[in-house]
Amino acid sequence: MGLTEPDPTDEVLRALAEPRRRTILRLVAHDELSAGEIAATFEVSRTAISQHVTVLKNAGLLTERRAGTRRLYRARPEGLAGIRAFLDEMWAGALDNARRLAEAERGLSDDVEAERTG
Amino acid sequence: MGLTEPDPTDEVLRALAEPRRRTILRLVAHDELSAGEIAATFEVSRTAISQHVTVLKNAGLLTERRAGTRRLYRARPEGLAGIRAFLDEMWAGALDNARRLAEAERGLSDDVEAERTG
DNA sequence: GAAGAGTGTCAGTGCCTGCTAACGTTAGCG
DNA sequence: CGCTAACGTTAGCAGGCACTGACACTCTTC
Repeated sequence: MGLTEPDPTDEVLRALAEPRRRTILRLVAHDELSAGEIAATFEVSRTAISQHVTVLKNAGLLTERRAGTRRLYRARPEGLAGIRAFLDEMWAGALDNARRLAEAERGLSDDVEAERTG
Repeated sequence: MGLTEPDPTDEVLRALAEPRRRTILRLVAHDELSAGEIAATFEVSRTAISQHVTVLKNAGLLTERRAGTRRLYRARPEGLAGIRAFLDEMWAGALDNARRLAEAERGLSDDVEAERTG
């Protein structure tokens, strides 16, 4: 059990950091496509695309379905839930920060006013 | 101007792909901190943290404010807007895909049988 | 079972990236 | 001006990642 526990959020974000992988995700979000159809979209070799697909699959962003000799891939929206939570947390934190700034400004204007009226 | 136009979404996602950078973002989302305070949180050198901060700043995820010799950093929630749009697009596409699947399931018996009996 | 189509996997290579150490820069103090 | 504090910046190095080419695997068809 000495395996380094992989952070799901980290794996998803690293998977999304690659432009080609995002393109693949867009492709299979709209339609279910085979590995060959996906690879035909790009100029790089099918090997590279296969590796990208593997990364996306390991990140939980893709679902594989075998049909004959072909393998069909489809986007998996649940895989993005963690990222969404992260973004919401960040946004809430930043808003909280903005609120603090607003309060600080109010307290600051008091001081300023004390100076001005004093 | 032969500069390669940098895709904002790509830059932001690559910035978020680093665990330490996400930690930094969490820190400055809750409080405004100086470079030294941020660096003190980590075990690595301040140089590394400074570089991470530069990446976050270039991605538009951070705001710098100079106060004396110190530089205070704060999260910038607007920088995440692009990512949110991307996620929403992905999610909508995947839901559209799910709808197609539901429709397909209704009239699908042929394909399923071909697959199962194959 | 042999052949062919459709894909995944492995080894190797070049680039990119995160890290450290040394140096340069700016602001405050005497 | 000389000195210190708080940073950013640069050069150099080690590890990781994306890519290619060759090989292996799995179904289908004959």
